[in-house]
Amino acid sequence: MRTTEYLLATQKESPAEAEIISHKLMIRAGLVRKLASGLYTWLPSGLRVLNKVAAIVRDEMNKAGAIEISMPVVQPADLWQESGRWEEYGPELLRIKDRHERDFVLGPTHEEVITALIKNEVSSYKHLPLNLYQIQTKFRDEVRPRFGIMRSREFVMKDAYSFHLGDESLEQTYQRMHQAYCNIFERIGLEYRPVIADSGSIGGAVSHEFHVLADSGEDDIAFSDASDYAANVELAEAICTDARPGATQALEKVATPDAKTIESVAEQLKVNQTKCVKTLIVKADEESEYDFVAIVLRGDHQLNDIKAVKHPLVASPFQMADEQAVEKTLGCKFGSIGPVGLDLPILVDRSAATCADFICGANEDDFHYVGANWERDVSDFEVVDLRKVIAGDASPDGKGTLQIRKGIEVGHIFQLGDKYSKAMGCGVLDESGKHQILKMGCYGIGVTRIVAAAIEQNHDDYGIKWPQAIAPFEVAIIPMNMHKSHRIMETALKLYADFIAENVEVLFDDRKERPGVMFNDMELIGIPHSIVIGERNLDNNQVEYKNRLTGEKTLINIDEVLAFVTNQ
RNA sequence: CGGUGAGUGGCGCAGCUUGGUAGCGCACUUGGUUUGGGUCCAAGGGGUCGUAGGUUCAAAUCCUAUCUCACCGACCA
Repeated sequence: MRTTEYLLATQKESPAEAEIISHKLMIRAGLVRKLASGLYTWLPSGLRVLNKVAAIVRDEMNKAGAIEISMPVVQPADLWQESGRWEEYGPELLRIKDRHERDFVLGPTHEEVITALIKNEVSSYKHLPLNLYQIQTKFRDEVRPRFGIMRSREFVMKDAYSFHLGDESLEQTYQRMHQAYCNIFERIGLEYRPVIADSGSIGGAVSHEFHVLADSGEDDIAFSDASDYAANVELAEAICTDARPGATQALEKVATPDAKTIESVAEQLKVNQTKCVKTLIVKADEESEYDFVAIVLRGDHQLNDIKAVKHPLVASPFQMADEQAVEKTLGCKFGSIGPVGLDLPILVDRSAATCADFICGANEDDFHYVGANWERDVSDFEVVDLRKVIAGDASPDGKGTLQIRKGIEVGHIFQLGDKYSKAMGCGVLDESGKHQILKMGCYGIGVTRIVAAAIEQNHDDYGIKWPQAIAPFEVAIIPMNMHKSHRIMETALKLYADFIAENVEVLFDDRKERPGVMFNDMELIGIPHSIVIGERNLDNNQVEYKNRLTGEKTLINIDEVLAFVTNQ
């Protein structure tokens, strides 16, 4: 490809709204352009990358025994009514009407369509298991599209759905997909982690997310420094094996004027925050006889509301209590609440439960207790895992300690069970001629998101540093002053022809531009290899090779260029 | 949905308080200059000032409504 016949579309400045580096670079490098909120046009360079990612995904899916199909973007509403998601899904599901006033949706995912398909097409256990996938555009009407392609409304996703007669078969395919996903991210060349995930509202027992590690990620991932254990922080178990020391102090009420936070309490009493516990009041489940539930955490720990909401006493969805309502019931403000003498169900985090001689609110404004102890001063409470894990915690699998990194979710696999197949009556006849509802798995990869995630993980001050496997071009030819020098033009044209003949994806910068402009553009776009042709080196029958990833520069003989680059 | 802010040429912005010829940088076109890291000089082209209504002799500027977008939060997986 010649730059003069191409839509390079690089820019010096990025739009003001671009927040994260991948968004800025995707605009500047001419990969995408925004059409409207959350909607992007893919320019030639961007599409090349996207297609490469898709090709790797497709290849690994095929190898793992999945079969490609393509389903419609527009889906009839009655399928969604059948599965119950017409009501469940909420405003993220874009609903449209056709000319006959019939309801349709723009597909955010395809469980309904595929389940309806299999229900009609497969009627015998002999045809199972089956794993079908597509790489296709999805639409989710996100509340707040942001970070460019990272969270857009329209995006490309690979979604696979597997069907099984029993859990064992489902488990096998699930493991196979897990491995295929690892292969995909290895091949693309990204630092990633499969993490144990919350299966959320979709239900089902087992679920893993695949995260690309990058500081701009929206999720916190906890992983062991000594084993394969990795989990979303929302889910990572906080274990606490410490035994609680015996009480040595008497309970004593002290004045703590205006101390409304753990920091100020710790400061006023000149103790470490770990000596304090904090008591949070949350709304109780409607079935409960209480309005509120008290949650006690060690002073330096944070509540994990995903864990809390799983407790039967806690209202779902999770809601913090209103301070005025609490003051009315308990007679003091948030900052002075404590478990001692508290007439509410008390859930104590495992770590807080091992505190002795601790400090807590006295349920009286501007007063705290010191020397409080479980059992002796608070008799009725339940110990639960409630806090967010922090770096340095012991790994739940008993090996090593946890580290926390930010991750970008690029894949998610679920064992769905029979949620959709049951709702839609999708089953087959088994060996004994009995109708059986199928088990399903579903496996998603955000293809467009991978492009952004790859940039988040691979860039420098000059621009994108594509992993070789997904770079828009493999090599750039950068001639110096070609339009004034016959020798240079001849060399450039010859190299260009050689690369094309060898099927090397080459971008030949034949613009009448200054060298600096070309260097900057090629580095911005992130082409892994460059060949710089200049008069100086041509005298020795040489050109300069530059590696975008390592920054390495070497002089090589013209005759060896092709072999040199293809060997890299 | 709540809070905050912004809509002026393709991109980034000034002008608005105090109404009076729409401006700057980048990009683009032409000529010259320069040529191993975003040269310099000169001359050009391009804008219903988000939209609608109002006030006024006169509105980018003041008033009202409305739309869109962004950021923070909530929500969502």
